[in-house]
Amino acid sequence: MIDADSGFVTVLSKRAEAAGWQLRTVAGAIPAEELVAMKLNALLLDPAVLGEDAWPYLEQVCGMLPELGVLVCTEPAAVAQRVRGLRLGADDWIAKPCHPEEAMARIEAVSRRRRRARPRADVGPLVTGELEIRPDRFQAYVGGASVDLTRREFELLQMLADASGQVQERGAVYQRVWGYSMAHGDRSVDVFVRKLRQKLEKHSPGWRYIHTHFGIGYRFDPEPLDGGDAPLAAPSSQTFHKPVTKA
Amino acid sequence: MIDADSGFVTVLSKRAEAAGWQLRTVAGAIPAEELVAMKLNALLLDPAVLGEDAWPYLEQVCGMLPELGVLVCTEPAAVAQRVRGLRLGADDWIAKPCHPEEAMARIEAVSRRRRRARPRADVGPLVTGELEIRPDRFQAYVGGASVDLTRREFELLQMLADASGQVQERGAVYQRVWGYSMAHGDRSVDVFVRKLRQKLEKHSPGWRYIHTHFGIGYRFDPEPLDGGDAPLAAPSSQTFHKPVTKA
DNA sequence: TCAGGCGTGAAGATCCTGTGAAAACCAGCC
DNA sequence: GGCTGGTTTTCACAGGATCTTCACGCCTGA
Repeated sequence: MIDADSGFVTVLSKRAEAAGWQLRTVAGAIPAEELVAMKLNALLLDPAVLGEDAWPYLEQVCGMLPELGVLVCTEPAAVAQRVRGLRLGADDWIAKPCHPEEAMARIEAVSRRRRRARPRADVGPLVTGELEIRPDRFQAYVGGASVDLTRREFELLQMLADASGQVQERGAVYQRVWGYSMAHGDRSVDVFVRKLRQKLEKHSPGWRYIHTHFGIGYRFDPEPLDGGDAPLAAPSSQTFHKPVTKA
Repeated sequence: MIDADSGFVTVLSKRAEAAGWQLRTVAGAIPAEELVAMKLNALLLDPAVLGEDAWPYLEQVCGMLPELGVLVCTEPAAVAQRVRGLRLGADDWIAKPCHPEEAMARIEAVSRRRRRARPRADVGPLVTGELEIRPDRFQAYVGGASVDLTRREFELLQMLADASGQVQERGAVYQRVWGYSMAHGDRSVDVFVRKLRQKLEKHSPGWRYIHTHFGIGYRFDPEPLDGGDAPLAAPSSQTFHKPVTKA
């Protein structure tokens, strides 16, 4: 929440916390890079606190974080202003004074689709090929042995495996793993795919997990290499979530 | 657009059409099943025209079409009403009277978010002739075997198949697949049609998929070649979307 | 029959990906 | 603060895959 109106801020904070939301309030601009690191659901912004810089800031934030829900909440403004804000990428424009309950409902509405679109079955380990991906440990295992992935490597693997069987475009991969839009010419995804492949092959030779789609991106789809073993009849191998069990 | 306020409807319709949008206006409820078939981006609804049934209708529509952007646009209502509507699944709540430009900007904002939420699970595979076109893999298959199309080839095929049965002019094809206008004398489309035909014939001989219309363009329309097999009675073969099923 | 549209094959330009390695960054520790 | 080991980002290059362009000849429709 970027706002300087202390009355509104305190009221809304109180309600939001009561509802179990996590929020942070500041009275100035936050560099877009920091916003990325915060992994927010939504951003409530009063352009008044940024003055002149509000428009470019809004545009920059919406451009870099297309997944972030952005709501502008400010003193009543002309139609042209509101339209401009919305066209720049804002998801909603609320006029103050505004009932906190409505603000919350609108924040929810903006965040809703995103959450519904990806109902992360977070906790359950994912077993696929010889791999076992355990989100609870930020690590993957082959036959009980850790594959020793770094954080980014793991997140990349998890993201690809979540969309098992589907080709993921580079931009989309970057968007989800790194959190913001990929700059033109960035090769990070390729480099990490290589690292992943190396580690996976080292621990699980005899399987291919990540396939390249030229000009598009990558697809996670475990396939046994026919090195003597009879290949499976099914074209695409089994991938399933273990039931979540509590110790 | 479900609304009975003729003034608002005509003004907004005019603007929307000027902007190249397609829209349909009715003054009563449309069964949710029909809404599904209409493949809308967004729905603008004035609950006033539905009276008592507005709330359950809103809930039903939002429940059945989680991908549809829903905006409520009605006479000023109490905060409780607005909050209720938003919590029921509406994406935005606009108070009349409302500037048509703002309404359009808000519809855009909602559609934008909707497109972002689900970039790829958009369309199920398309089955036609012996072909299965799978957008999730950027690839086409015949009897489970990949036709091994490149990106452009696939996009061309998809574009033609989407307009199955209709003749597409070269310029239009180029515009949609390449993304910009075709320069005079450019033969790219022809070349790619040839490549496509080669690959399709190799994997699915006995069928013709792409037909040439001299001086105009191409038409996608799968036909079995009568090479001994009895030709189908129907002049145009079946083309349908598989239901989207998750393993 | 004729002019222009279309199919074809192939060469060259262009773009994309895999790869190795250096540089930048970071967190914990002395 | 300065170091150290590990991680991430950036860079340049080489080999391929893909796309574009061109010239030639057959075909279409008038």
